[in-house]
Amino acid sequence: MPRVSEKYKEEKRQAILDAAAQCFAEKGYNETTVDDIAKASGTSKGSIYIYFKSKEELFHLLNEKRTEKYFEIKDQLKQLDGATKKVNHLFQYFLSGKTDEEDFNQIAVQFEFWIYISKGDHQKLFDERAERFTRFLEEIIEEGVETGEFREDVQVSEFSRLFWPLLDGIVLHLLFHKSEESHKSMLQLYHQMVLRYLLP
Amino acid sequence: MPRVSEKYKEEKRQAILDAAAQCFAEKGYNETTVDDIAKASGTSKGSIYIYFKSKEELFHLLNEKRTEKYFEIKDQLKQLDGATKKVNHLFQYFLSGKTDEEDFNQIAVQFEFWIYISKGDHQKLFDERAERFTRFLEEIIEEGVETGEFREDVQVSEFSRLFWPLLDGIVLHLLFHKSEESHKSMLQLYHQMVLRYLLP
Amino acid sequence: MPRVSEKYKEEKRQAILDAAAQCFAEKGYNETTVDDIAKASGTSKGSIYIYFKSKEELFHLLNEKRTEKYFEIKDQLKQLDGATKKVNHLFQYFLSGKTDEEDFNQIAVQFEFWIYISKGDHQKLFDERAERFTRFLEEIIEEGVETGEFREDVQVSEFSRLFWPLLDGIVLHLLFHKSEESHKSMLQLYHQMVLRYLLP
Amino acid sequence: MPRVSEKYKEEKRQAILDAAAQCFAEKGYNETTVDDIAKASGTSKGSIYIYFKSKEELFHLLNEKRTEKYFEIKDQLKQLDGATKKVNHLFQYFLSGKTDEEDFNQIAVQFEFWIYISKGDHQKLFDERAERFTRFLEEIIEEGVETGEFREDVQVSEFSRLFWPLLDGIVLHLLFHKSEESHKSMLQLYHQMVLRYLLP
DNA sequence: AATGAATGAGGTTTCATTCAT
DNA sequence: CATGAATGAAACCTCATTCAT
Repeated sequence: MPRVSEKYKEEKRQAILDAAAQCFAEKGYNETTVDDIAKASGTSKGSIYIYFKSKEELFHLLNEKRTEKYFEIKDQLKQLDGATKKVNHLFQYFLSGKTDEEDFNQIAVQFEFWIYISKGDHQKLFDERAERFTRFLEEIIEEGVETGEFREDVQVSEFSRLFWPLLDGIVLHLLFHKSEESHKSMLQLYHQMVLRYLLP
Repeated sequence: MPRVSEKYKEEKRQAILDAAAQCFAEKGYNETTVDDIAKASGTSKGSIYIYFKSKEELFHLLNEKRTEKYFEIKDQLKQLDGATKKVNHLFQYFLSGKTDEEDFNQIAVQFEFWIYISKGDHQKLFDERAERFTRFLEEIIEEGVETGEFREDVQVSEFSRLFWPLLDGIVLHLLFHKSEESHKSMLQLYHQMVLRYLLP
Repeated sequence: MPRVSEKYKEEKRQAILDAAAQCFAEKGYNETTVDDIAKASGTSKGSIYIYFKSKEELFHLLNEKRTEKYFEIKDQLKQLDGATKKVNHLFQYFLSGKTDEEDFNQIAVQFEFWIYISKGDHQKLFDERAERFTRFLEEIIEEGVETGEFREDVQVSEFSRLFWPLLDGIVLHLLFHKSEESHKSMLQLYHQMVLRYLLP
Repeated sequence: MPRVSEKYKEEKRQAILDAAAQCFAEKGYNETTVDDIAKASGTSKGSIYIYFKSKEELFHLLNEKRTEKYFEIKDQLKQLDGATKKVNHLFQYFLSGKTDEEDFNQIAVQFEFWIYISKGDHQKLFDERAERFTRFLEEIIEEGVETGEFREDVQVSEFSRLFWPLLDGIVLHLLFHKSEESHKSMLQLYHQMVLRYLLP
């Protein structure tokens, strides 16, 4: 089907990506064959290689997408005033969103991807991502300290850096135990701990 | 009458396990071949199948070992009196221990294993492990609340359940960023947050 | 009534052939993909199949073209009188011509083609070609013997048959070593050997 | 069949090499699949990769073997005295030997190999081989000139360099036309031309 | 006539496991 | 018990050809 519209191509690309995410989440990266992805996306093996360079590229792209998704919230936060409100909204966001299957798949794929590339020298990739997330939070915490909403002795930088790994721990737990309920309860308690650390 | 002594066999088993841990940590489970393990352990591919059923069994056993190691500390804690002291000692333990390479390898392997078995119905495995860890901490927190060391409104059960995933998050971070220093700094701040949550 | 002129079509055909020759020469027949040819000729994969039946057909046609080119010289020789002069002119032709890249490419493709079809029953193709070349030279040598320019004991038929393989050997050498200088020096010495064999 | 004797392994290696030569000669390098070689040698595809790194390595090794074979004659020549005798013996050798199928296969494979590697920068490989062959002949021709057997004006170096390409041309012809008779007749005439060039 | 996405057979290579020695 | 050659299924990826647009 040549001379096909840009839209068609974009849809096909997306269909393959979705299928890949699904497969990776279900069977893991290594256990997933390109044939699996082809079948799941309703195309042929060959077509996948028209749209993507390799199975690994699919893995990479899926991870990038996931990371970008995290930053969607940044814009929402800008409109709020008050650091506490922002932190609260952040947790609200975490608590509300994770219901759909697709999101769940993305988490699984993301962690597997990290483990996957933790071998080999992809240090930079990790560090950049961490830095981005840290700065994102730092702005909020700094604001809170300056306005006096938060305690003066908050270790702004250290805390901003710690925040995300702790969150990752909770998400990892979700991946393993697959209990939505337990996950939300954990987020709430984590929220409480964070506030108790920040608020005077 | 066996040709070789029990002791010899046990040592060989251990050598293979160690080699497997090393290889898995370095290259990942999938990238590691049985040949790699054979070479690293100084035996032959065939011998590995005398001592172990499959490559996957090695993976399973390695993970169990790692879990056991965590509970070594339990005995140490019993001798201390005071819940705060125990919590402090726990963090002391985390801060002191993780220096050797072998330990580091085990962490890498463990996370990969979890991701690996998060597909398929190994729910029970995870849940049992979580339960065990939770109970371990619950005893300490409960004690603290009862003696009045900790605040009355501490959510004992929820906190005990949350504690480990958060710790896992920090360890996962270590796996990716490989900075001992950053790791320790995170542990210290986490320690502080925990105390601020628990102490009146 | 055709949509495009004959001339346009002929030019397009030629462009594809040229591109194919270029690609085959650079990467070899097997390593060249139809996509390569499409890109090099500035058309699409699909178009190539409008003008040619298959990738293999391009290979065949290219070889035929090369053979034809060899016979261009025949007309030039007719105008000369004296067998020695003709032989000398032949060598002059070889010595002068092979400078352009395209010619070089054609040689490479030609040899690869021969090897390629030396499997399978294309005996006839070879034999016909050889016969044609042999006869071409035979006429000259015969003339020389008859006029007394050449020795009487020259084995006309055998020599005419041998002449071309020897020349092929030199050209093959050029293909491998790619030294224009060495190639010319060889041609000159071969010329000398030929004359010493033919002249009294 | 482990702990297998060195002899067994050597035989197996050789069997695979022979099978590969056979297949390459029959169908060409590209048309030959590893499965073909496996079947022809009576093993499995996997086994081939125990003994050889890749299909291409088989190709390389086969070519090296062929080159070595050429130099077997060197020792025979040493025992003869007189440059003319040596040259004659050389041609005797060419005329006598090429009867068996295996030899024929080797020729086919060798030419295909050369074409194959003429793309890519394997210049050195060619040059080294040419140098070796040239020097081999140079010694003989030099001797002849010094003893006065050969003409004084023989261009020793140029001739020695030219000799082999011309021979290659004849062998190439054999590959295409597969006529033993025609091949021998060509060798004889070439012999004559060589002598007429060398002898006073 | 022109395009280039689609196809799927087929290529090379890897590797967990077995088993004869 | 120890070995490592043998196996063959299966993985990823390529590409000549077709055909809907």
